[in-house]
Amino acid sequence: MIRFSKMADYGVLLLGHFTQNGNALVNTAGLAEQYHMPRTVVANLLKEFCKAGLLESRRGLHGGYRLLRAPDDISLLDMLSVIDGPVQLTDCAAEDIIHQCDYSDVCHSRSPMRAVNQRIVDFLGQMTLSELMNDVAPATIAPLDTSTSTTS
Amino acid sequence: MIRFSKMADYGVLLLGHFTQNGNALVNTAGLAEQYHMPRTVVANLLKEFCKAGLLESRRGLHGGYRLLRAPDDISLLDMLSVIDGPVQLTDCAAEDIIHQCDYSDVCHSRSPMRAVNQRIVDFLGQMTLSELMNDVAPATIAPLDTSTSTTS
DNA sequence: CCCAAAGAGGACTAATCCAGTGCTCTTTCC
DNA sequence: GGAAAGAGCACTGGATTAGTCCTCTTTGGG
Repeated sequence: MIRFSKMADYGVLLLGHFTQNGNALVNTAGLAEQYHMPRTVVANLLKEFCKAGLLESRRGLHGGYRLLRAPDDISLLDMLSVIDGPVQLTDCAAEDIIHQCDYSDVCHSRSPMRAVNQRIVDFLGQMTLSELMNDVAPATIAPLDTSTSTTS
Repeated sequence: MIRFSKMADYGVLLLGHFTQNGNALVNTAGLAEQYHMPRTVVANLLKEFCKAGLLESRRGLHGGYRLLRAPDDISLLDMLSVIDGPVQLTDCAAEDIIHQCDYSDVCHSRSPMRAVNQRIVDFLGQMTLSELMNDVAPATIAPLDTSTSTTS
């Protein structure tokens, strides 16, 4: 199964919280409780977002975290990159073009694969945190006809 | 790092080989040698593709595998699904709408996330094996327009 | 008609990765 | 000065993944 990491899920959820919270400082323990996540996990994630410049922190008594950038200036790609690292679906999708994978002599798909990767990166980069919080009734998207092309 | 599995890489490479090989039967040992992959790994992959109806096999002496469907009738999604399973970036992207993740009570991103997932699934479903072997630029992924329901 | 070449199928193992833990240190406010 | 909060590690247990091994079946050729 191709999946974001669980940490990324948590991260999106947590950042989502901050969009609804104005400028108030929010602390780890409270988030952990409200979202029933292990406190240490929340602490680690927020720390990372902080390092990456998505959140700012205030230490000491009554400290906590808050958004450093506007919710529509934070992309899904930003969030994922912090936690799961770069989107690099194959080795040859690496940003440094010099990198050659072990199969470059027999592989004819390098540039199409890079393009596929780039399309997905672009897409994730366009998707903002505000849009992600814009939930609609699940029913509108629900009719997933399982159209996996023409499979068997 | 968000990545396809190594097995998926191998799989694409191997299926790619079949597009250049007309209807001739190709055997495991030859592929393993040509692509310097472990023979057993190649065997496992081809077996899976066969089960999934992308390849057909011929047993016995001078046996081997060949494509069962045309290269432009096999999507990247088809190949990935066989090896890495479904593209399901988050739990809530599962096809069965009933499924509720542990965080559904505090999550406001379910339907946008499902939409993101669907866009990517659609995109991978449009990308064919032939395109992967020819250096053709794939279509872009349309951004989610949250106001209009353009969803598939 | 028997043997070797090929795929089918499954169980197993080793290594890597990831989620989650535990500690100690620093900062800040009261 | 002490308690509440974040910072920064290093560690562990379990799951996942890559790769292996063995036995069975099918098929064609001598």
